Amino acid sequence: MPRSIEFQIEPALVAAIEQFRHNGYGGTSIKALERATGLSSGSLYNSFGDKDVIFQKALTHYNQMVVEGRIDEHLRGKPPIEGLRSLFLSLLEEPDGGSSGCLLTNSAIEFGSGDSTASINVQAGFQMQENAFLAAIKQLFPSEPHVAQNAVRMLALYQGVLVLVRSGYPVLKVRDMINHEIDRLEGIEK
Amino acid sequence: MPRSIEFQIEPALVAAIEQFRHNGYGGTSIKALERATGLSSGSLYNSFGDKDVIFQKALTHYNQMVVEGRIDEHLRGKPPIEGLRSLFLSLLEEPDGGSSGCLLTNSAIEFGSGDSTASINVQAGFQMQENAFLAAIKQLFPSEPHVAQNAVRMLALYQGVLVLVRSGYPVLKVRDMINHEIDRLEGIEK
DNA sequence: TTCATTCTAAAATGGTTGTTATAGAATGAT
DNA sequence: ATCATTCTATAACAACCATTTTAGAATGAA
Repeated sequence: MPRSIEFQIEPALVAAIEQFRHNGYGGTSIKALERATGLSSGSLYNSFGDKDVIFQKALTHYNQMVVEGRIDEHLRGKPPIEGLRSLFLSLLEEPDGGSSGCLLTNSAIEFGSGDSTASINVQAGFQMQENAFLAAIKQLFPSEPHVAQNAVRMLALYQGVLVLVRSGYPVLKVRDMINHEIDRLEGIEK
Repeated sequence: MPRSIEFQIEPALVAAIEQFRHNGYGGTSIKALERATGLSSGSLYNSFGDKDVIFQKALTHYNQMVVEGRIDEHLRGKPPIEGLRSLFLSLLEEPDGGSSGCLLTNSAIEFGSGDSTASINVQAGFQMQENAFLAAIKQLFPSEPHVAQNAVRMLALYQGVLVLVRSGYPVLKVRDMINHEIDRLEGIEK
């Protein structure tokens, strides 16, 4: 029987995600991944694959854990208005104070619309977010005829907030905007 | 007297902008800039400076010509509703069919909120856009108390559209969303 | 022990990077 | 013609890149 694996896959993947989120795919070297994960390049190549594979696994894991997890946390089984509010506001809280932004948004910009594996993952992430907004709006306005357009609008607003946050735009102004936007949504509902 | 400069600065800058827009700063090599501009690296270093300087000049020129130019074209001296509509819709038309996105948006993501010269230029560009939205909203709703929040909302929506376009998200859905959003604005105005 | 496997560390590979230096031809004014 | 300058082309540079290979130590079951 072989020697058993010592390190944990998941923590290494999370560390890789942090690196890619902060420096992008092109800006992250294997050496940086060694430092971030605590693994040697040999282990990285053995248990993940080359840099591309590492990145795709990281992005996929990010979609499942962070993107979908965030939606579940704020929207699943909660009143849609306050769910949407806390969902949008949660984008403003980055634990370390820095602004690494969202790996999904950052990858959308870095890879563009090429036929790469990355853009497929990006489209999947966007689709998850759009579906979540679609469900929330349907629940909020059962008789609204323009559900689709509203969902796309929220998706664009969501991604725009992530761009502003990443760029260092004042969080205070974004927070005010979000609260005002949700208040307006609440007003229409009433 | 020295030999006079043969090439034109501006076309070279425009070619560099196209490169940076499509491949980012990190993804653009000096060799790529030589090909794009038709200049040798010697000429590039002599008349512009190193890669950083080339990029800053490109981004500054992009802010003046494209970002500010687009605002002027659609918003200056025109009815604000249709101005905003054509401004947003103009983001969907990329001449070559590809989707290089916006150099401002792409740079915001690539450089983040560091204290680099790039992020200063990015903030300046965002400020120009926010001011333009501010003016349009003031003109549209002279008695609206939440002008600032509305301007930030439009800025976020604008940047979000640019993310979606860059990622290859269906242009048709974005167009529908924009038209619906402007129609709604028109409804409030009446 | 034996042996397949999993790790680390180091070296080597072949390529690309940004930048500087060099040499030579072209230009334009004195 | 002289001379400073502006171009092109090429070479050199040191640094870094992703990846493969090597060697050696650790592990765990047969």
